[in-house]
Amino acid sequence: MPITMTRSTQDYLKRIYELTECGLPASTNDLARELDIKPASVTGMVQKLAAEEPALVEYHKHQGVTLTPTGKRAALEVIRHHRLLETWLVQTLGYSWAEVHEEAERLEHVISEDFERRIAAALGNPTRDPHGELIPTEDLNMPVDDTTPLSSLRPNQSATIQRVNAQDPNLLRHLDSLGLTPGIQIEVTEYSSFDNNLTVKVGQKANVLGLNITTKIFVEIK
Amino acid sequence: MPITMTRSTQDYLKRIYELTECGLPASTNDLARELDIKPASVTGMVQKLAAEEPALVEYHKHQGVTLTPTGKRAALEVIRHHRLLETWLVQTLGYSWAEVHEEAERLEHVISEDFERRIAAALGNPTRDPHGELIPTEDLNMPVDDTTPLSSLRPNQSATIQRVNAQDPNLLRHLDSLGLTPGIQIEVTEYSSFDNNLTVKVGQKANVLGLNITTKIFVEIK
DNA sequence: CTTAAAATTTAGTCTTGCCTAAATTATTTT
DNA sequence: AAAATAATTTAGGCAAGACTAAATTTTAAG
Ligand SMILES: [Mn+2]
Ligand SMILES: [Mn+2]
Ligand SMILES: [Mn+2]
Ligand SMILES: [Mn+2]
Repeated sequence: MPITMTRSTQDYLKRIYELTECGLPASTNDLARELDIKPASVTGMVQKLAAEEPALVEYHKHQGVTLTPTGKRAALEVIRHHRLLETWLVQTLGYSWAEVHEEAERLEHVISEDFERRIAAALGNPTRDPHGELIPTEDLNMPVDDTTPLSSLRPNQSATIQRVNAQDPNLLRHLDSLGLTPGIQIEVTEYSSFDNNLTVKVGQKANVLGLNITTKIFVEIK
Repeated sequence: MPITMTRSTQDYLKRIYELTECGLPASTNDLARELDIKPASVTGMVQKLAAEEPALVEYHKHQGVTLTPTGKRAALEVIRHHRLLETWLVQTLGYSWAEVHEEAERLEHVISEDFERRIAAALGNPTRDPHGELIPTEDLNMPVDDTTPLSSLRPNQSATIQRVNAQDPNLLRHLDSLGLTPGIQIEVTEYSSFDNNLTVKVGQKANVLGLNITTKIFVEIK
């Protein structure tokens, strides 16, 4: 019984990986929302992934789902494809960081391991994608991430933007226009405990950012 | 009723295009062989393509199938993707002409029109792929091909290789090793009417080529 | 502790695209 | 022209993956 790695399977495993990064199992509903598939269908698929030999996920009714080591490796394979592709589309075809996600989302399932190696080599084995997200290594390990959400900073703290965990093109274009991109230095000057807004200085300009933005930007504190 | 353009649909249309280039309808069996799908299944799919609104193919029981203008445009779209991708994989990632076909076969179905435009521009809007095959134009017209099969040449005729109509990696590697690639000058020195072998001089070397090879190489007679 | 709300699962369908086996039609041979 | 062979179509099924509606379980409220 070789494992059937369909597009669908790959998307499930990728989303489960992302949802379980926090350490908790992924719930049926969350998974359904992320995949844009009805919860009832997700239950069915998750049961199948758990019944696979070897199992790709561990599943306990009403308790959510986690990846087995096999499932995790498969997820990291797809994530590596995705992030290498994004990097490559930006570097060689002039895509903007707002546009790459959608294209990579389709390509990630069809490229060969040879293709993966070729673009990785052509790019000089990059460690981060255009959004600053870490790229799983060739032997499928995810480097440790030691960044902090911008939302947890307080006035007088300075930091460097490391990564932006967002795919929405509109949000990404907005951040681009504010200069909030990986590598940029920022300083927090104000904090409002009522709405959790942060005032963030980028170069000369100061911007007031809500939680919707500050929880998606991860920084290294200086 | 918008047309459903699945991978499967695209592969059928592409093969039908290729099989009907000679002017005759494509038979169920030929299509089944090319697609590696059982004839019974092909009949079913062809009936569906004909019932689509607007129809993608014209189909008459036991008489084979041809493309409608709509189906032809869809086929040329896929073929343009395929050939641009091949060109691009060879030029930017160092693929050999023997390796590109398989990768392009999967990518052709998932790239966006934006991606198509970007690689076409990056390559300088090429007119031929690595095998010398003509690339359909952006407005989906196939340039006219005025080449002659090498098999029809006779002793003392000289020609330039224009294109090689083959996907088999082993054959392509073989031709590569003989120096039989697009742009190369050749001269026919001998012909055997018994086995239809041609002796073809490439530079200093002479090679005796059978019909299996000479019908797949297309040349421009000098 | 009981009830209402929310989350999840089960049961039953549907579509796509393929397959096998059997029936039919077309083409060759004799 | 009949028989044999080849090509094609029909009929019936199956697996993947999705959906809706109904049942169940868990969680939150009162
Ligand atoms: Mn995907
Ligand atoms: Mn990314
Ligand atoms: Mn294909
Ligand atoms: Mn080609």
